[in-house]
Amino acid sequence: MPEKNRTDLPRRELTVGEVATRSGVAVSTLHFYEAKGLIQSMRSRGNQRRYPRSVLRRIAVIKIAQRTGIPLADIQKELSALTNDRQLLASDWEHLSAHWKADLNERIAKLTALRDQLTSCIGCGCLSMRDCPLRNPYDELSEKGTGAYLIEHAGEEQDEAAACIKGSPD
Amino acid sequence: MPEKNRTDLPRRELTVGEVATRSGVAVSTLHFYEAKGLIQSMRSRGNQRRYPRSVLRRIAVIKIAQRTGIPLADIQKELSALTNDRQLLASDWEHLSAHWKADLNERIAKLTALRDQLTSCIGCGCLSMRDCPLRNPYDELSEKGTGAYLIEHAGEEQDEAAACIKGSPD
DNA sequence: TATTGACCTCAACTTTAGTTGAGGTTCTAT
DNA sequence: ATAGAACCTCAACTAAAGTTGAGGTCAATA
Repeated sequence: MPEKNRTDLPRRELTVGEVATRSGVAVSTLHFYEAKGLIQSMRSRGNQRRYPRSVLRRIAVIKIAQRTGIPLADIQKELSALTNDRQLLASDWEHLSAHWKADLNERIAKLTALRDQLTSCIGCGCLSMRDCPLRNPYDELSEKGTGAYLIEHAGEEQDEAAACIKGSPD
Repeated sequence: MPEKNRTDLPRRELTVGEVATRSGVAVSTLHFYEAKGLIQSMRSRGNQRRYPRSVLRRIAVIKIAQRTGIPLADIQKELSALTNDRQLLASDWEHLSAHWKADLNERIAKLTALRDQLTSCIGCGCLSMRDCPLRNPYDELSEKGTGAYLIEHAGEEQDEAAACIKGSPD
């Protein structure tokens, strides 16, 4: 097994494979993150990636941010201030995590509001464009995801999509 | 303006453009939904799409489901039982919305748990693979998104990514 | 030293949810 | 009858977050 005990000094730099198994992300993902500027590497004479151990924490932070729903591009922006293999300090973490927590709270609030609307609309089902709180969400624009921008923001042209299900069938 | 008053019978079938403005989705999206089997259309002699008004409710339901985070493919599956232009009944809506609400609740619960972990970890920042609740989430596999399956589920190989930020710098 | 696992780059492919455009047809009001 | 808006199909493109594969190099161990 060529993998174990490669000049086993206590704290060497890590190879990409070591980082992969230790952080739980694929090697290809590490390449990808590097291409996106989320992590950096030094190179050995033979052009192989070498990482300081601090990269493990950086990856941990990236994965947590991702779990909260932050896109990689945004994570990159926030992390880019913390250049290169600079150790992430407690203050960095505090700053980032507080920010992401606020973000997460917002997302939770939105989903909760939606859930509550859903609850009150289950028994109704009118889905009226004019009257149903499930339609015409106030945050329609802010909730947009990939490529989901309003094309023909028809606004007032939108009519009552359907009368109440229990009422006049459409 | 050729668009207004085209043989303005009270409840004709709708053209794709009419459906677009009335439902607030782009014509191209309607084509796309049709290709994906989410909606159907009849055709005029000249091969143009014609929709029963009930399609408006169907689209409303699709958009609500999307807001809760259900992928289109899943929406399609659930909607496919409700064939063609069959009117969505109150019972259908009740069934679907209850299901989606449960789904939404689950997502909210997950995010809330994450938020709470984040809260308790902001002051700590250890991010220890062994000890930090933010690492090794129990639902790691269930939370997977596009292509995010565990490649080398390294389990016990994963080591302590980093000691506590406040403690020994890595 | 030779083998072999680990590594390298670069390009192409995947999925989701659509959008954009080219080239051509239909509809309907004038 | 005709202009022009609206419609048609099909292919290609976008974005995010990666994965996969081909073809070639490095490095550590037997």
